[in-house]
Amino acid sequence: MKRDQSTEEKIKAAAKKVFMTKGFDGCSVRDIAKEVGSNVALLNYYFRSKEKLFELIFEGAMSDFLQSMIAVFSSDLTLKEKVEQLIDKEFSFFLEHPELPMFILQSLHQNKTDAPMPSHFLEPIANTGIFEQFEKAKAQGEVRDISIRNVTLLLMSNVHYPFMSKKLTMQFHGITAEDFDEDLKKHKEIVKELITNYLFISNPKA
Amino acid sequence: MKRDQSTEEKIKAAAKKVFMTKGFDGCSVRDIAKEVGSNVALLNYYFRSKEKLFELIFEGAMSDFLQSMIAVFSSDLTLKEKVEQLIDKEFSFFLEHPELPMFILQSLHQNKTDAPMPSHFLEPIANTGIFEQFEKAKAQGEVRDISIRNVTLLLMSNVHYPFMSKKLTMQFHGITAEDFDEDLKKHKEIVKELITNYLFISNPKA
DNA sequence: CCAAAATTTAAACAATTGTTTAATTTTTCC
DNA sequence: GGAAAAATTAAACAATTGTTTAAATTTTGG
Repeated sequence: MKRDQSTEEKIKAAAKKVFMTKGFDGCSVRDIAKEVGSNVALLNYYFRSKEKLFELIFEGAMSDFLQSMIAVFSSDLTLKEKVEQLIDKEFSFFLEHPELPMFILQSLHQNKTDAPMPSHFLEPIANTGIFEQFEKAKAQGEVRDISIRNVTLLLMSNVHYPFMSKKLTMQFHGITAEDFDEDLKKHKEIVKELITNYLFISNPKA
Repeated sequence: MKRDQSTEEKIKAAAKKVFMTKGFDGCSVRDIAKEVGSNVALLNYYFRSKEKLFELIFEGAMSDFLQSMIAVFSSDLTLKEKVEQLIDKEFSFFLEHPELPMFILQSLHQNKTDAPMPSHFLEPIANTGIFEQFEKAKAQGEVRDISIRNVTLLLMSNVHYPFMSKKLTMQFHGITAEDFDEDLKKHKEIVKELITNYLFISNPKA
């Protein structure tokens, strides 16, 4: 019989916190149990194993990671507006979840998850029609001749990397975390202008 | 008395390979010993501990990581030429060491090294006079009004991230490693044009 | 050639790992 | 209220962790 749901949720929250900051290999199940204020047997009682628990956390993180895109893409804005909104929304989102890009890329890099990205993550994005909108804009000369894959890489580079590079950048320039956060704000506007200037042709043919 | 140097070097090479791909937490000293074809006691005989060995590998990696900049900066090219050359050189370099950006950022992110970046890494860069060259170009209206820190972040984002995102991008677009490597080549040219277009003002005042 | 030094090895160390067992407590529900 | 179910705990499990010890081997230098 079902009981207070909060224990399972508390474990998930603790696991998310610990996995996100230390990584799968960087923590023990006892670290997570301590964060919960309980013991290790309870973790396996609810989630069977460290790996299973991680899979769960990772899938949730990946979902969050891609979620912010979908809302923007499925609106009925122009392509340029969508790009600008995407950059805005992603920066806002990652300001609240700054560890997410590193967690996702690191976990994938070290094959901490074997499964390919489930289609339920990707289909919603494809279903927004964003790819068709882009191809159309390209055909009409509004947008530079560039593949959607390269556009994606451009956007991800400029949106994800700043949040992954905090420690490196702070050390590199000898600045504080506060300095860096200031830079980040400015950087959002720079990236917006940088990318829209590049992608969108100012005087379209048609 | 000194003897065949190759053992120490073989251990370092093996450690570099294993640490780079699996990370500090993701491997055991026995993984490294197996890669060497020896046993764990030998590792500690030469390097005292896993941590000490890692510090050594990390410092070497950081040195490589920053090295490619210095050669370009200390040449006597124009700023625009330097930026273009930097992007070219970094892409070439990371094509041969694609795991390096992830290794550096990941290690810093998880505080696998406590020491701040030693000045012998940073001083050579400052000594090239690149910062002064940039400020001068800015004052003369050749370059957009943007801080050097934001420029650095732009460059690093667009040069490092592509190599860190291979797995994510492959899964996201459902493409092969060969497809991705093709994209990378195209991406280098895109990044070059993207950044120079943005930074350098086409019709300088002076 | 041979002792001393340096290198390499196998084995053991205590601590920590993920997981399981079995007992105990708490909740559920008639 | 009390038996059944669910939740929680402490303890133990074997395996793996980083490190050390001590013995064996190889190299060095007179």
